[in-house]
Amino acid sequence: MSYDSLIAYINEYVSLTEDEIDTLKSLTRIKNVRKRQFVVEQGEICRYENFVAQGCLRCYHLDEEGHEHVVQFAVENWWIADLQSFLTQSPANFSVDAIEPSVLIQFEYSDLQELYEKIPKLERFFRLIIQNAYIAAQQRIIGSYSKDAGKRYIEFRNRYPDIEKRVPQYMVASYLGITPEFLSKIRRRIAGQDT
Amino acid sequence: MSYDSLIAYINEYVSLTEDEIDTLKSLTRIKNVRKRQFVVEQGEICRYENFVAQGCLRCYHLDEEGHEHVVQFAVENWWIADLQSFLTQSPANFSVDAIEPSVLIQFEYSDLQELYEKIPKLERFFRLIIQNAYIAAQQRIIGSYSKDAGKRYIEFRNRYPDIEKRVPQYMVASYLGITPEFLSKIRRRIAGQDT
DNA sequence: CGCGACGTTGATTTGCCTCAACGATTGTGG
DNA sequence: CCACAATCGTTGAGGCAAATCAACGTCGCG
Repeated sequence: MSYDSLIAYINEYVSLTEDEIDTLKSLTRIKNVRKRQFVVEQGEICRYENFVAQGCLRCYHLDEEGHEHVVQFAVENWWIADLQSFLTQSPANFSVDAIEPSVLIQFEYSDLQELYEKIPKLERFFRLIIQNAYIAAQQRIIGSYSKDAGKRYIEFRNRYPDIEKRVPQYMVASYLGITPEFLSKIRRRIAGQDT
Repeated sequence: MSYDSLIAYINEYVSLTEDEIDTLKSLTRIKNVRKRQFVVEQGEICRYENFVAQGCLRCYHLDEEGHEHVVQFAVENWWIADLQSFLTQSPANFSVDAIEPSVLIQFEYSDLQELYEKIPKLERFFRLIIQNAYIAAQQRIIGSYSKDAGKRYIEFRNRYPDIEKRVPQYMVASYLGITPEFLSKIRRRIAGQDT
């Protein structure tokens, strides 16, 4: 069932006993969301850290001028939340919503603290998860400053071929930090001479 | 001495016994670096996570065209390293060097693992450190996509007034993702009408 | 003193945005 | 099941933010 992928995922980092798996299950829950449904809403408190068992979601920021800026996509085996909001239990700067109908495994804040006590290994596990998220964020910063839109698009394509097919183009544009119109022009240019 | 600020800093998150402090000292070291000296060099493996006891440093990436992109500054009580390289012990994507003569407390990778074993609390501590770094990185991504250079500069100024005075202007420009010439023009514009 | 590093200024160019219009596709209610 | 609206991608004209290039002033320092 839905927990299988999470267990397998965790086992890549730390190994869990049967008892620990039971504890884990008892302190998390499965959540189904439909397309376009909010998982986190900007301005509200982010209650859960979410593991994607199935589906596709996005995390984005709505700025003062009403423009959306996608900061992250997530498909199977990724995590998604507004970490700042979740960790500090303060209002979120980002919204998270589903691009496809999705299945999530949710960790509530207080239950996660309890999990840390009962299964200290998870402390390490989540440190590793956050490390990876941090590293990815650093890469994005560099990319956004040192490469033009065309290069960023090609890189995105190569790195997330699976994601590009699952999300509308205007969200990819938003992720790349450009307008949909301009992405369209980039695509034309690339198609004209391949790759 | 130099450890005082580190101990005080750690104690804000988790409290250490005298014994633990001794262990900590025995598994880290103090390093003095002079102005312009490398702490991490792009292409090499980042051997240490560094706590800044005194001084000012920068972390930057050198792209294929030879342009520098500053991703982070660090002054007293900040951490600086190429985390990706440090954590995976693989070649660094960034260089770190000193803008002022500085005093660092260095954590070597294998010693840090030993510290985790001897003082499990530190596992939590470093998780929190990385969380904060991650959150800051997220904010930078948003800013870089949703604000123009003038706004980013004013924000930088307000957030790090202490840092702006300690680093040359062209590095601030690099941090903001613009050319030194353009930053100069922004400054003129702002000076003309204050704020 | 003279050189090199740093900041400034102006002229020109360019990457990307805005706005507006138009197909294609999807979906929804009658 | 069709009609109409809404959503999404494309295309072109024009505009602006920021880059590039080149020249010059200033300051600290060997």
